[in-house]
Amino acid sequence: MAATDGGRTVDSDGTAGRTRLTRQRVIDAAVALADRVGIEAVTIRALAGELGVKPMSLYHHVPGKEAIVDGVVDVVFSEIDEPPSDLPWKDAMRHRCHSVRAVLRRHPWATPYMEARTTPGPATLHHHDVVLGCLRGGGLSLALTAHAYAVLDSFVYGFALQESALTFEGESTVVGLADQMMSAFRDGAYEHMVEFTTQHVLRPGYAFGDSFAFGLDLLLDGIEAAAAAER
Amino acid sequence: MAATDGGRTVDSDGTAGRTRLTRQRVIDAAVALADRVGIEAVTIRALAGELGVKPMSLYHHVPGKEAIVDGVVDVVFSEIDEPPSDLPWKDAMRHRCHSVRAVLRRHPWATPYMEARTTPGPATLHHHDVVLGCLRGGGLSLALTAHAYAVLDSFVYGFALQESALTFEGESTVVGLADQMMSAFRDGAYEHMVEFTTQHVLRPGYAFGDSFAFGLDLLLDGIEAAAAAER
DNA sequence: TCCTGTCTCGTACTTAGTACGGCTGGTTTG
DNA sequence: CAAACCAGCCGTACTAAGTACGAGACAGGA
Repeated sequence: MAATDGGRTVDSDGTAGRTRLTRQRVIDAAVALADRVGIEAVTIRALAGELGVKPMSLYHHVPGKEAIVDGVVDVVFSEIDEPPSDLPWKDAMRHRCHSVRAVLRRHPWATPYMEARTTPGPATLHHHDVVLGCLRGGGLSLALTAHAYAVLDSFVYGFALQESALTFEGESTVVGLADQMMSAFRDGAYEHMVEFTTQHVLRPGYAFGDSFAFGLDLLLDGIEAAAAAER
Repeated sequence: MAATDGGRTVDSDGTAGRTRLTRQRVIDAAVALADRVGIEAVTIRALAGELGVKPMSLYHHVPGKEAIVDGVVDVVFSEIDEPPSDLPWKDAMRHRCHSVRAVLRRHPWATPYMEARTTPGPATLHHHDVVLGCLRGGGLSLALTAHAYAVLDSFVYGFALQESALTFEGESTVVGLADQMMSAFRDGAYEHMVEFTTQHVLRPGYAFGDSFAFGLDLLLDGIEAAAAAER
């Protein structure tokens, strides 16, 4: 990226002055801004300010805010590692699923949008194509490929969603919950939550994220068994 | 619910005239409105109109829109069947997971909010408590209970999220995707997606939802095996 | 009857997305 | 080389939405 100072740069191609706006520059700025201030604070005005430009200028490069979100999601998809083609399908898929989770930890605000968009970009389509190729190349039938992909992505995105909820609030979530539970404690209500929280969650060594590998391997093992059974 | 005509009713208790607004009436109206017009069309003004009242009146019963969403999520949670206490934990959890999915198919707009809220209501807390009790009652350790709950909910919500994306667009999603793929087809790009779509997804008999039971049973079997191993 | 608390509403401020049309500086063309 | 053109940028302003503030209405109790 050219050195930027509120949109005023000296470009590598020698043209001094205001950097030209492009669709990609708008999208990239949106990603950076979302990482910094959260997705709900990414407004057209804030984005324009970030780019050293007035709000309406953005509309010459993107048709509207929806398109920006679509572009942002595609950027996030592009950051996900493809399943390595030199590994067996199971290891390759494990790698790509861990990569999805890593990317979504970097961009927690993106999680709810990943599966909800109806207009996938090129990086998204490419990624899906490679994943399908990985499963098919591993010898899975079309039917089992469909099951495997649906099931793995459900798990990965669902897990990431829960993790983002924890990330956004951090401490306060746990504390807030503890408050509510304690106020109900005298009634003997929520006894299992109390036990669970005090005896496990709040103990050192507990980490929600540890369940990711556990669940992922459960699914991969199950899919592998199903693949073996269909031969 | 008392017979309502834009907020003017003859109550069962005999008081004629405008039905008093209550927090619960606001929340219930929000759920009904969301079911009808989608969550993004649930505005304070629309909700007030629905209740035969002016916008600002709502603020005497709820502190703001966030609280309405919190309440709505709690209503949705209350519709989920608890794991039946007379079944073994595995069957009980299967039942409650299928129930979650059924509820979220009824309220697809709710899916992204279920795990993202940071201020759970009483129905939400109660539900979590019962689920934890089911797993603990089945003899799972605290550590395995944590894994099991995290993993099952990740899968269930992730799956529901994908299903809502399909629900909202229905046909057009598939068609739109097909368009994009076909335009790239001449380049030989997206070959696996093309195969997958034409040879499987568009064939009669394919249903995305079928993968739900597949994945759920994979996870339940895996958890059961882990439970057996820790004895 | 009057007082007080509760509910409702009218008005208006703020933030956000974006339609419309004008300005400008670089590029093309006769 | 000048005139015409045009892409990109911006000023203005409209609409939708959340909500702060304080006044009116009405019921129940003193």
